[in-house]
Formats: sequence, structure tokens, C-alpha cells
Amino acid sequence: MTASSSETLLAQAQQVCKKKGARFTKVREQVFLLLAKHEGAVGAYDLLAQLKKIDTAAKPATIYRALDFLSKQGFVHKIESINAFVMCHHFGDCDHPVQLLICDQCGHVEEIQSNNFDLALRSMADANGFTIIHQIVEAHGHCRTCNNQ
Amino acid sequence: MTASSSETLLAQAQQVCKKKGARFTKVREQVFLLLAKHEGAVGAYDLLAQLKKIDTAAKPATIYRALDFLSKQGFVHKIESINAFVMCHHFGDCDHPVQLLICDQCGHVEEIQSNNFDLALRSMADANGFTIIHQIVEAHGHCRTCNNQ
DNA sequence: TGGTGTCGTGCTATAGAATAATGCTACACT
DNA sequence: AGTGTAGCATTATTCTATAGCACGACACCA
Repeated sequence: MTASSSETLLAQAQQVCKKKGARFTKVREQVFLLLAKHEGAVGAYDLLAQLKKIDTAAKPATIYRALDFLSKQGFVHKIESINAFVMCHHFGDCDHPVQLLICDQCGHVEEIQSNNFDLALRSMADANGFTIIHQIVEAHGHCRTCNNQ
Repeated sequence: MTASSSETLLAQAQQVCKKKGARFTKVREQVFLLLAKHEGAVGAYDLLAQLKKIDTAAKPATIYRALDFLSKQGFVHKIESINAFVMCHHFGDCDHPVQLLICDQCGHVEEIQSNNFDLALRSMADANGFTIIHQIVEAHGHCRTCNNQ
């Protein structure tokens, strides 16, 4: 993730927030940028360490609140299986359910979208009388690059 | 989960271990039984508290090692999104990928199986040159019972 | 029957992840 | 300027998970 493209992302995010009337405060922007600049997933405390470099007063709650906000806006996703966070590059129209491919070798995270997949899961749930509110789909394995080595 | 059916499960698990030459030790059995008797998901430290009643020397590592073993045998599944563990009732033939429906209201966990679903995920991964080793599919929402209330 | 290696365990400590509770502050709206 | 909501700082604490090391049990083979 280059600096310029993270600036672009930031601008987009600012637009989205403005439209929704959400307050994109300084801390939230800082955390957003840290995530945008970071290739792949980052742990909350890693982020905290980075944030502390520019804001010495930062504490765990600082990070978690920011991440909470960013998640709600759909800017970042939490990866439950590794307790880490990753920037979402499709936001704006980002209510979509998320499916993640996580490379255990290089740490790369690929976000994919499949309505079919979502439908399949929902219909299975339906058959059980179950109503889905939130779904977590995370596949671990080896990415293309690592496969070819 | 009644006592008798957990005994039945235990017997089945013992069979499986014998066949594979895996050592189903006392600690592992105790944890297995605790899980079998527990309806729904349990946290590791909850389990630890229960285990301590029959084995005062038990420590976190005791539980985690046992859970690790039981997971590898396919007897229990970890629910990544809530950091908890749940007994699998299909073992024996339990190499199957797991899909879980987790009721956020009553805590009930339903395990479902769909080869189609698995195939859909794999083909999507394939399209990205990604090889899946392990998959996590967890849907949160409301179960049939809670929906009808 | 004793030697040897592997696997399991006990134990201590510590790392890592997340939230609770409280009171203060900044900002938007009127 | 007044008021309410949302955000924030701070401290402490809870919950989750693993590292590292020494000891013991057991299987296997000679």
C-alpha cells in the first residue's frame, strides 16, 4: 500500500463519513492511515505501538474505539481467527458480507465477494430456521504467490 | 446433553483413538466429558474452573493442551468468533469442513454440513490461485426457537 | 529387563486481546 | 450562550493463550 493510495482511500472515507454524518476524528484518521499503509492484517496492539509514535498518550481503549468505529463504517474488517484487522478496499458500497482468504505463509489477506456464496449460506440457515445477522467466512491456506515457490 | 449420551460419545471417541493409536489420557477424557455434558459452547477458562473441581492442580495449559488434542481428533471445534469450544457430534467421519450457526440470544450452536458449500468456497479460492487448508464458517443470528418467541 | 525416544504433563511466568467504569471534553444544534 | 450527545483519557482489570523447562509415563526394541 503506497502512501498516495492510502491518501486516496482516506479521502474516500472522509466522503463516506460526511455523507452519513459520522465524525471522522483525528484519532480515527490516524488509525485509518496506519491500517491503510499496512499491507495485510495487523493486531490491535501492533497498531497501538505504531499509534504511540505519533500520539504518546494512546492506550488500548483508544485503538479499540477507533477500530470499532472503522468496522461499523465498513472501512476495516476484523479477522476473528487471528485476532487482527485489515483494511477493506471496497467501502462505500460495503455492506456486503465478507469472505477472506488468509495466507498462513506470507500473511496476505485477500477479500472476495460472492453473492452466490452468501445465498448458499442463507438458504442453509433458512432450512434450519436460523436467521443470519452476521457471518464470518475465513479460509486459511496458501496464496498464489506462495504456491508458486 | 444427558450423562448417558456423553458416556456413549466417550466410548465412541475411545474407539476412534484406539484405531488411530492416539493416547486418550485421563486429562483428555475429563475435558472431553466436561464438553460433552455442556450444552452449547464453553470458554477455556470456564472449562478450567470445572476441571479444577476434579483436578485441583489444573492450569490453563492443561486445558489448552487437552483442547488442542481433542480438536486434532475432530472431537471438538473451536468457535473463533467467540473464543469458545463446542463438542462435535459427528466424529469418526469428521474430517468434514465445519459450518456453525451460533444463536446470539440463547447461545445454542448448530453444526451443519454442506459439501456444496465447501465446493463453492474452494472454487472461489481456486479462481484466486489460493489453496485452502482450513476454513472457518460461522454465522451469528437467531435460532428457530428464539425466532419464534 | 533395561535402554531410548517420544509424547504427555506440571508448573511458573508472561504475552496478548479486550472491556469496564468514571469523569472530562469537544462539537453540533438550537 | 446553553444543552445534549458522542467521543475521549485514564486506570484497572478480566479474559484468552502460549512459552519454556523439567519431570514422568509409556511404547518399542534390543
